[in-house]
Amino acid sequence: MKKQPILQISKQIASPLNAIASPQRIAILLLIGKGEACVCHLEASLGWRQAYISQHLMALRKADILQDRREGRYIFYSLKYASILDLIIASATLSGLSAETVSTLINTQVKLSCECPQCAPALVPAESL
Amino acid sequence: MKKQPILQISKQIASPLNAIASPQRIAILLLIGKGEACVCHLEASLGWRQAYISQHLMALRKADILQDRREGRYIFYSLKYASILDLIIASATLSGLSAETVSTLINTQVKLSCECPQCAPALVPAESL
DNA sequence: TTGTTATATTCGATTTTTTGAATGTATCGC
DNA sequence: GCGATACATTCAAAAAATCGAATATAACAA
Repeated sequence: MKKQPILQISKQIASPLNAIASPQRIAILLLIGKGEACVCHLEASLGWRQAYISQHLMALRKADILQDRREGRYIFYSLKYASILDLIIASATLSGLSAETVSTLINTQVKLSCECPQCAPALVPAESL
Repeated sequence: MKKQPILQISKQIASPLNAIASPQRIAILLLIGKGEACVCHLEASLGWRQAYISQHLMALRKADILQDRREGRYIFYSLKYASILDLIIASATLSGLSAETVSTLINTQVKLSCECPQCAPALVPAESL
């Protein structure tokens, strides 16, 4: 067991935090929550350009925070480890938000197919458009 | 209760993470751990320039992560909330480190006066230098 | 095969963060 | 008061992250 310099270990510890510590990526992670989301769902929910979202997804995938699953033309993203949400909740609490406030922001729908207008327009009543 | 845009809340959630998510600042936080440390102790332990350390301490203070206490010429820093260590441990676990490995890195000395060569040279046997 | 949709990737420009150098301030001892 | 020590702050250059535009790929449908 070799003794590593503290800075090197700290760098390793920091790497998941670095990937998560961005408002945009936290918004994405909250939307995915305990369930799954395809890119078009994120696009519809967040109102950002698709390429922009993909860039953040790529960063989170590289950091081993997200995993993806292809289903036809859609790719569904989900958190690789549930503890990631705990980490976000911990930071939210430090920032002064109540645990309940954060809870309401976290998607809890598990394994439902995407409900965004593009993926499942039938689920949206036509008159609501 | 006004509904805030998700990105704005995410920004707030991200802010403690942003302050912590740096190898240098994680090294500092681990050194402080459950105890206290003065700047010169950090200086001696990390081998960095004093001004550089102060800059990181300032960032952590502004982010409400650290608190300071003056004692004569020395200023002792400590974590403002114990949960900050849990957050670091969570990220360490995500990065593949075992909880034990991280535990050995965290200072657990509570409220001891600083033991760095400058603050308390008498505590260090002369022959060990 | 061709077109369309869903998503990924590359490339630069802009903005932000990091980090070193220099300097400022507070406390102590004399 | 003066000098020394412990720490903080400012500033600017270098490094890195952000984000938009353009382009690429993969799957499906016709």
